[in-house]
Amino acid sequence: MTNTNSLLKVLLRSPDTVSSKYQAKQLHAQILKFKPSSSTYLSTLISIYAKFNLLHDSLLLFNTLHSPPILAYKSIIRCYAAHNLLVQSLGCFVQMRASGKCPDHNVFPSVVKSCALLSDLKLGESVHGCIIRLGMDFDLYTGNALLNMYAKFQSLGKSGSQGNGMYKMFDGMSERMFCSEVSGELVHKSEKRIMSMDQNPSLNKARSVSPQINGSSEVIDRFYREIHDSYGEKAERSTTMDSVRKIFEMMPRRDVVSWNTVITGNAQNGMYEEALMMVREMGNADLKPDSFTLSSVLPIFAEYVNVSKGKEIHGYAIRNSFDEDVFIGSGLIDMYAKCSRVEDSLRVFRILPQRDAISWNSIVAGCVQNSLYDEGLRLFWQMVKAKVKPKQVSFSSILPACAQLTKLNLGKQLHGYIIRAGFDNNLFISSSLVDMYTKCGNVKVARRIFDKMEQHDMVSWTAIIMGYALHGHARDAISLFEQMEIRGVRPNYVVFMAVLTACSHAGLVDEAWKYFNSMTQNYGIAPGLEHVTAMADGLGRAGKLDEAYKLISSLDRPVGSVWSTLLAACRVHKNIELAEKVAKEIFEVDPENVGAYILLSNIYAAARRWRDASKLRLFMRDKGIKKTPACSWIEVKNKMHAFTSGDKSHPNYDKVHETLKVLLEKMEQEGYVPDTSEVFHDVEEEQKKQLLYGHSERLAIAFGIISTAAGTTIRVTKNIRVCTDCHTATKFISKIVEREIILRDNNRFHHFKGGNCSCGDYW
DNA sequence: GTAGGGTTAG
Repeated sequence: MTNTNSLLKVLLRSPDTVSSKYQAKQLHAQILKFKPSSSTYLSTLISIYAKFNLLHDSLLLFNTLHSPPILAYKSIIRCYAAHNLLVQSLGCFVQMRASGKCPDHNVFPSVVKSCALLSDLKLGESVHGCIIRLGMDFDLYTGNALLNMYAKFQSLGKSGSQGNGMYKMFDGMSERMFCSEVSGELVHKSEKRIMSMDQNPSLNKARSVSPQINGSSEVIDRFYREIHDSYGEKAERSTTMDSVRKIFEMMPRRDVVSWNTVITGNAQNGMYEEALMMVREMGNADLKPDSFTLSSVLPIFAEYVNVSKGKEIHGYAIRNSFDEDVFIGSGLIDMYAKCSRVEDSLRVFRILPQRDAISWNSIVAGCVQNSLYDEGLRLFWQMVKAKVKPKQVSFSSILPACAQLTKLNLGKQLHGYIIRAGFDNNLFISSSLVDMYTKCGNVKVARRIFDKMEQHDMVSWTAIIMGYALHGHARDAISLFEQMEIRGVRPNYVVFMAVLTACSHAGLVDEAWKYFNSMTQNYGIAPGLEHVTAMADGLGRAGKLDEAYKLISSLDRPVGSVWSTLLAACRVHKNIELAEKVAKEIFEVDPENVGAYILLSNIYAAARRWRDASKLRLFMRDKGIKKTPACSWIEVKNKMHAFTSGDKSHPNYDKVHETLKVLLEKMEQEGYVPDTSEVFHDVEEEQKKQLLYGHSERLAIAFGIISTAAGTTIRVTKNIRVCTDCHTATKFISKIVEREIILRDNNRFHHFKGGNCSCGDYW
């Protein structure tokens, strides 16, 4: 019995030797047997339970103590925080203060962290006050926690009751003097804020833990008013990062964590140069950047699109064996992707020894951002297969891939998952859904999602306005744009592209000019290439070719793509003279512009100038300039079927061919006359018809007709603009087969129904 | 006590 008793003492004197939950329980039994009333023993046991994160056991024991010693409180506070029960953790801290116990330095890091995680600036400042009064601000760990807290508040855009951190509050004022003002009171005034839980509804929950705690909110309010009145003016001029800097400078000792915390704070608040300067300064302080430093710095080079600096970091990481770190891995993947070096992202991803949800998301997002949609989708499924649960970000990364590839079925499946997971109130995801549904041809559903959203930001407005624009619903787009202005949302660069696109697709030239001018006049946004392109497009379609020419010429350095818009208009309005002039401009800045060669040769062909057309073709062949092959695709039963013009490789080709033959007969009965004017080849009429007949969009539509149930909508996507004859043909087809056919080309949507197209033949 | 991934764009 004596032996057991002394063993007990040894164990309790060196609690670190207790190495398992089982041993802790054994120890518990021994205490109950020999020293049931020793609060010292019991609180040591609580600390052991807390060390193993056994919150329940610690609490049961804690509640048996009448006056828990400080060690018991500290253990519970830390254990709550470890379980992310921040309010409870803070509640326990309040209870400890109320019981008159003086906290020691190792409680504060977790208390400060809880304030940071709760984004409760007022509470954090109060805790800071308490720390200063107790002289704990010289503790390294506490100081680091404070740095982190204020840096987080800064990135949340929080400015406190004083407009800045606690140090500012004490700035220029003798700390001692301030404390003596409140001497004689049991606790410092600012601490009363912590004790008064009336103002913080989340803290009221903590009452269940500490029911005996109460405080007067009136006193606290007065306290804050006083502080605010005397320091408010100064406060407005400074930021929370100033407090971070100040704390940092006042720390008697700084370690890598201190440096990293401030560097990260600067990096996340857009103060890139300060962050980079501090990395250099770190060396002077004899501290080497570690994996934390690097992963805070990598996003800066991603933002700066500076791949050579990013590579330097990569090299440093390899030399110091940080390259296998998951954080560095995802940072590198993201950096390379943002620098358009997605191949390097993939390489980094492939050799990562460990992958977590974020590494997966980084690579998926990286692929999608660099237009590798299929690869992005493949990796997304691989991630799911690897049993990594998709998070909210995963969906906002992958939905644009569905949108681009017109994968409506997949998009719907993901939408279902999003709803089940309760992610549908996420602003990023909702905007992606709006975009995905419009790009897959379903504006109505997109609008329903948009209307259901609790709040709209610039991106969601842009997504829906652009959606209407692409479907030719200019009036809806404009009305939404006006609603947005009324709601006080300031239009930006992108949304003007959307509204100008809407006007141009519907031929609303006057409205287009109105918005174009209002950009500079009302919002101070200089029109960019994209806006001029949209304007020129609208003017060109409306036949105002000279006006468009003048507008483009007014640009400093018009690029090929702006001129191409006008060249397309020249084709529609059969203006060869201007077309040649425009083409010359294009070839001067962009001699390899494939689209321009094709357009010009089509223009020559339409004018039956075969010699000029073939001269261009020969020139292209000599130069090795290849035409982008036309391709159309359709999703049937979750599978994509792609067709190129004249393509006979599809397993159902015979049936497709047969269907087209039957359709052609019916179409001709209805009055369809093939428009062969744009077939550039100098061949016989009959052969031209054959060429038209094999156009990729027709193959895809025919396949849609035979492989889907009668009456269902057919959705086809084409990589380049739909040709004039196919447009006419599809109108006939929609009437004959009594189907709605939605054709998306690289420019806009066409909804064919009952022999008509939503674009009103204006495109 | 410190770190990484997201939406709109002819």
